[in-house]
Amino acid sequence: MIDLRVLRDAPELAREAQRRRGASPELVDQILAADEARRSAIAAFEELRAEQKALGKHVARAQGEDRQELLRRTRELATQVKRAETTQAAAAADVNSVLRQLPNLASPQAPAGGEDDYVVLEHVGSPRNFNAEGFEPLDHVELGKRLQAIDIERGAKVSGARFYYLTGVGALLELALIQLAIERAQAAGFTPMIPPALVKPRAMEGTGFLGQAAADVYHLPDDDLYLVGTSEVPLAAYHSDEILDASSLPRRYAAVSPCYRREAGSYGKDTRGIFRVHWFDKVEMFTYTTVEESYAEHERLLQWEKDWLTMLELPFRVIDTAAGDLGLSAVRKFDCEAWIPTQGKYRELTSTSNCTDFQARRLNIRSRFADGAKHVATLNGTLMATARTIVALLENHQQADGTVAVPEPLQPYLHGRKTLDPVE
RNA sequence: GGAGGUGUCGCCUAGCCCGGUUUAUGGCGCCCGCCUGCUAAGCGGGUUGAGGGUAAUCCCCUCUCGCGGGUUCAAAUCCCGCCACCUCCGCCA
Repeated sequence: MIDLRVLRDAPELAREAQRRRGASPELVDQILAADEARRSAIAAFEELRAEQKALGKHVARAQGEDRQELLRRTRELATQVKRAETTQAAAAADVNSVLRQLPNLASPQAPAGGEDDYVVLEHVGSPRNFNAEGFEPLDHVELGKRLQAIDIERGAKVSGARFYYLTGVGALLELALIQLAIERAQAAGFTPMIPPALVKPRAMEGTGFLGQAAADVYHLPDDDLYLVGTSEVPLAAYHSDEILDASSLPRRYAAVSPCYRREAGSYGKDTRGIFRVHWFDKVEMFTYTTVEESYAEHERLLQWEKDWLTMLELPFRVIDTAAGDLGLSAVRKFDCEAWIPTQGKYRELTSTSNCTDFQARRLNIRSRFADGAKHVATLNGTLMATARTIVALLENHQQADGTVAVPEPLQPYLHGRKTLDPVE
């Protein structure tokens, strides 16, 4: 949610941000008109209410005929006050409903345009040349079968398309990755968390996932609960309606949680394997800080993501996502895309967004500073999303003899195993 | 799932039975000042948040006692619904 005062003071800034996203600048003017109506409704109500309160005090003291006369006046006033209050509440709800549709103001640094208008910031490492090594790389589905690490057929049998079982060494690999990721995060100052994966509408709405992304969210109508697509949701809502001690900022949390995504609208895409699935587990970084500090924190989150992929010896590139591809809450987003040999492409493994005070405004999260209470900034970043990380690891580290090399930092978490071996 | 209890401005707390001088009391903490060899103590003042009038850190007004309704001229206070927590019972990994 954007500060109404910002919109009033600099509407052109907001219109421009909308254009960069390829979204409607007229929405800004709709909001301003609704705000105008709201303010005049408030003024009308408050004037009547003040009069009512003043007369009410006289009633308390008045006697006899004076009292009867006053009561006649106040009774009439009461119906007027009630009506004005209803009008005012409706006007406020109007503003709220249009204001909530407005996404965060895309950063001027974010490239304008849509999904394909990203800017590549850098490459780290380089893809292996399997030809030169004299063998054809297998994809993760085949590797997963040979290692008996991934069972896709039975995933589909039990739960349907885009589900899978991690089995044997595959299950151990996920646990090892989670363990390593959490330890790295803790070393970087993050508090480890295991949050609930089911949340109330407020948390979903507050993080911006019930807007354009609503179709991708699982909902349990009997209980009016949502399955989270990322632990960003319970981590952001964690401090909702709180005033955080300024000296406690930045607060950094790293959560491990399952993530559920309907993948609506991605029907033909990535149907093979476990690259795009309805459920996966993830270690997510989340920071509460000041808006001023958020830009530097965003760079730090990106750096931790890069360090992680580098540690796993995965070749990757970093892109600066275009404004039109930002989530509702974000002003800027960086993705780390790892090289997937059998796809011959870089694919998103991690993503970090700066939401400035957009989510904090919706979730009412503030901090007290010298110049008063202000909304904090929230940022999120993937540290490790299991399914995709496993895809990248298997494919990039496979060897001619059919084994998969385990990156050294991960070995202690796999009982010292240096390779994952095919099961005969 | 059932019964009972609790929910007040950072924390604790008074007020609720019996609606109106409540501008929600007091303490702790915090901030400013005074006093003071230093520290502590003491003294005085300030301290919920949001919104509107305003360009405004002055001032005025409205809202805010878990949330939402209702009754009333008037609701922290009375009534209804909901939520959370606590105690007990039931069920359960």
